[in-house]
Amino acid sequence: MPPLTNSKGQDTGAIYGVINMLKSLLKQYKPTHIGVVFDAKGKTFRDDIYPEYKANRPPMPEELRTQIAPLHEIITAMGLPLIIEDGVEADDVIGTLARQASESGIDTLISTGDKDMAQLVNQHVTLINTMNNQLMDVQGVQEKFGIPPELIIDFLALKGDKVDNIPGVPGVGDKSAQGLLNGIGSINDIYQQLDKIAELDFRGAKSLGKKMAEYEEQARLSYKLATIDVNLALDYSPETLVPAAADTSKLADLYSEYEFKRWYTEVTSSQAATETESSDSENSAENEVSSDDIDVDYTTVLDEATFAQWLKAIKAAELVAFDTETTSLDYMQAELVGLSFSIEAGKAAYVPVAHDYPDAPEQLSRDWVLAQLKPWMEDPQQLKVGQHLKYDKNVLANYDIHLDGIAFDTMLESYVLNSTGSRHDMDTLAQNYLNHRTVHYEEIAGKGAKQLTFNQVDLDTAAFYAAEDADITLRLHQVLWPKLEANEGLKKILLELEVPLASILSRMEQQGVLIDSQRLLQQSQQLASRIMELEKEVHELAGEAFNLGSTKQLQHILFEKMELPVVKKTPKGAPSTSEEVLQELALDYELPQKIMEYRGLTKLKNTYTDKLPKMINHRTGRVHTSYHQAVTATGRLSSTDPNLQNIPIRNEEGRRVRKAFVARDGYKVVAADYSQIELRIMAHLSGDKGLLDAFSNGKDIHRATAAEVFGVAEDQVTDNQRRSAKAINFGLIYGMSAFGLAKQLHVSRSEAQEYMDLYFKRYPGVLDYMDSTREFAKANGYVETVFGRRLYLPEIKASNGARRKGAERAAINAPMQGTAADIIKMAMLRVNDWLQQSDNDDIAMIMQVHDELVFEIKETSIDSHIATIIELMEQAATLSVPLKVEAGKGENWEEAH
DNA sequence: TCACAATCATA
DNA sequence: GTATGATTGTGAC
Repeated sequence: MPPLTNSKGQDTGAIYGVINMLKSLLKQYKPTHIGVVFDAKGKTFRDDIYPEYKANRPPMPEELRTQIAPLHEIITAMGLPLIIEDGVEADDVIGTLARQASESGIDTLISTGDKDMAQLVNQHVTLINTMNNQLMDVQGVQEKFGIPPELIIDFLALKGDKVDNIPGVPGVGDKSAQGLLNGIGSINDIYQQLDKIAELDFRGAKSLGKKMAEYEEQARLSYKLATIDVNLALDYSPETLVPAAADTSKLADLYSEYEFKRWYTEVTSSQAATETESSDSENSAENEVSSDDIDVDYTTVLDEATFAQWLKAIKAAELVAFDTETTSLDYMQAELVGLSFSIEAGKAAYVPVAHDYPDAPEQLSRDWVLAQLKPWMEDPQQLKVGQHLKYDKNVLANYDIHLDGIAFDTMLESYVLNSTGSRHDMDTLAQNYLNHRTVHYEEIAGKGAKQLTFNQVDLDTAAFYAAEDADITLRLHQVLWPKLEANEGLKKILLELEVPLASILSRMEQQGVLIDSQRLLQQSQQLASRIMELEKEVHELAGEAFNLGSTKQLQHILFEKMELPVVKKTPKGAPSTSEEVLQELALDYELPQKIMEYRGLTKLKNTYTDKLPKMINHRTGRVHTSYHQAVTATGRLSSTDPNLQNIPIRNEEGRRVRKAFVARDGYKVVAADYSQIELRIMAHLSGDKGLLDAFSNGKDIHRATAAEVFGVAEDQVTDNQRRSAKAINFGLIYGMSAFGLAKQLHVSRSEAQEYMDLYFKRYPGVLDYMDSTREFAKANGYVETVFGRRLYLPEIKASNGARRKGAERAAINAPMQGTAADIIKMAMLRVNDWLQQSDNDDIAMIMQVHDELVFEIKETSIDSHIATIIELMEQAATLSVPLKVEAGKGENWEEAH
C-alpha cells in the first residue's frame, strides 16, 4: 500500500484499503448478513491468563491509529453493522458468530489475514484471505497446514507463535507438530500416550517425548491462548446483522473529506439518480426497477428468406430499435460490420455483413443488405429509436444512405431527464433503468492494443452482443419515454430540440472544416525555433538543464534552487507554477516571464499547429470533429477529436491559428455570434429594470454598469472602470463571491465587496434573482433554463460548506449558460430549415462554438445570406430583451470576426 | 498501458 | 466564481 494521504496530510491509505476490500467483497459475494468487527481498546481475558500475551507486538503506528475512527464512520455510513466488543478480541466475536451461524446452517465467509482463523473453518465456514482473495475451506486448511481444521488450535499451541507471543513447545515447529497431530491426535491424546511419540516416524521424534513432558504446562497454556472463544454471550446474533441502506449524503461528505474521488462521484451520482427517481414517481405508484429476468430470443440473419421476414416486420412496425456495428469509433473511418433490429422487448435480430476472420460463416453481402434497407432507412415515416444514432447516421452516410425517421434517441432521453445523474452510454443506462447488465464490448473484444475490431469477433458472440444492443435500446426507450412524456418542458426539449439537432450536427461533422495545413506547419517551424531559443535561455538562467514541461522539475528549480517565494499551492500542496503565479513572480525575476512564453508557445504548437494538420481526413481533405450532445451539465455541446471549441483567439500568436481555418475556392468564412447573450438572459430572468433598459437602449453594457457602480456619466467612464465592471458582470454569471472578484481585479476583499454592494443597489432585481434561484435549487434539488431544461444539483444540501457553495454557484450559472445553449440550438434548427428550403450548395454550417455559428458561404450573394442568418439567430427566441447577433466575413475565421 | 494531476486553450 | 477538452509528465500496474 503506498502511503496515501489527502491534501490536509491525513493518512488515508488504510481507510482506502479496507473500504476497497469491503466494497469488492460486497460486490462479489452479495452477503445477506454482514458484520465488520474491530478490536476494542484495552485488555482482554488473554492478558489476564498470560501477561506476556502479544508482548512482542509493536504499538499500532500513529498513522494507522488515526485512521480507525474514520473507518468506523464510513462503515457505519455504508449501512454495515459495526461491531466492537470490550474485553475480547475481534477474533472471538467472529468465532462466536461463525459458530452460531454454522449451527443454524448459514454459510459464513470470514475475510481475514490471520492464519489462526483456520481453526474456525468447517463445512459452513470458509476464509477469504484479505491480501490475495484466496478462499480456504476444509480441504484448503488440510492442504496448507497438513492437518484438518479441528487440530489447528493444537497445531498453534505446539508450534507457538512469535508474533502473538504464544510460547508453544521449544523445538517443535511445523514438521514436528504435523507429525505429532497426524500420528497420534490432539494435545490431550498426545499427553495420554506420551510413550507413543517414540514410535513416530519423523526427524527428531525419538527425543521429542522428553521435551513434550517437560513443557506440558506451557503447551496447555498455549492451547488456551490459541483458542478463539466461540462461546461469548453477545446481545446480537448472525440473523440480526443485516446491512441497512447507505447514508449517501454522509458518505459523500466522508469520501470528499478523505478525497476518494471515484467513490465520491459514485455515491453522488447514485444520489442524483435516486432523487430523480423519487421525484418522478411522486404521483405514480411505485417506480421500482424490477429485476431483470426476461427470456430473450435473438436471431442471427444469414439467409435472404429470414432477412425478408425481418424486413417485412420492421416495415410494418410502428417503432424500430436500430443499431449498427462497425470497425471503429471514428465515424469517418468506420466500416459497417452488421446491423441489428428489435421491434419487441426481448426479441431482436442481428444481420452480420462483414465478419471476416478465418472460417467465419458465410453472410449476406453488405451491398445487398444495404440496398434492401435503404428505402426503409431513408423514409421519414418509418420511425426509429436508437442509442446515439448520430453516430450510425454518420457511418451510413459513408454508404450513401441518409438515415431519416429518427424519432427518439435513448442517449438523449437520458440526458434530457438528468444530464448529470449518470453517464449516458448504454451499459450504464441498462444498469440504472433496467437493472440489467449488458455484455460489455471489452468482454467480447478484449481491451488495449490487442482489442479486436467487431469484424474479427466470433459471429455467435457478436450476434448476441449486437442483438442485445437493439433489444436493450428498445426497452430503455420504453422506460425513459414515459418519464419524459410526463413533463411537457422536458418532452419539448427532447423532441423539438435535441433529437432534430442530432441530424444537424451529423451534417456539420460530415461537412468538416477546411484547414490550411501549409500555413500551420510553417507556423510550427517558427514556433519550434523560438521554443528552442527560450529553452536555452531558461537553462542558462537556471544554471542547469531540465525539462521545462515538467511542473515538478520546474518547482524544484524555482522554489528550491532559486528560492523564489511560493505564491500559491496546488490542490495537492505542491507550490504552484501556474500562469497566475508566474505573472506575479515576473515582476521581480527574469525567469518566470520566459517560462510563460515557453508554455504559451509549446501549448500552441503541441495542441494546434502540429496536431490540426494531422487530423485532416485524406478522403475529404477536411477536419471532422465530433460534437457531443450528452456530455455537459448545462446543455452546451462539447467538441472532441479535435476540439474546435477552444481554438485560440486572445493573443496575436494564437490568432494566427484561426487564420488557417479557411473556405473553399469561391467561398468565404462567415462567423455570427450572439453579443452578451448570457447577460441578456440574466436581464430577462431577473427582470431587473435597469438592466432591461440598458439592453433595450442598445447600450455598451459594461460601460453602463461602470457608470452605475462608480457613479459617473457614461462618457466619463475610464478604461479601468469599464474593465472592473466587465469583471463584475462576468462574475455575476459565475455566481461570484467577493473573494473571487477581489482576486480577479487584484483589489482587496473589502473593496470587491463594495463594488458588489454598489452593483446590487443599482440592480436590485439581480440580487433578488440570485437569492430566489438559490432557494429554488435548495427546495427542488434542480434549476431550470427558460425553456424548461433541468439541471440537478445533488450537492445543494451537502453538509460540506465548500461543496454546497459550489453547487449554489452552479445553480446561479446553469440557467444562464443553459438558456444560451438552448437558444443557439434553436437557432441552428431555424438556420437548417432555411438551408433545406433553399436547397442549395452555396452555404454550409460548419461549426458551433457555444455562442457562435460559423459558415462557409459562396461569395455571390453572401451579404444577403449573412443578413438572413442574423435575422434567424436574433429571432430564435423571444425574451424581454432583444437578442443581438454580430456577423463578419473573411478569407478565414480570424478575418470573419 | 493506464489514470491522474497540473496546466491552459475556449465560451 | 461557471462550463468544457487536450497535452504533458508522472507513478502504479
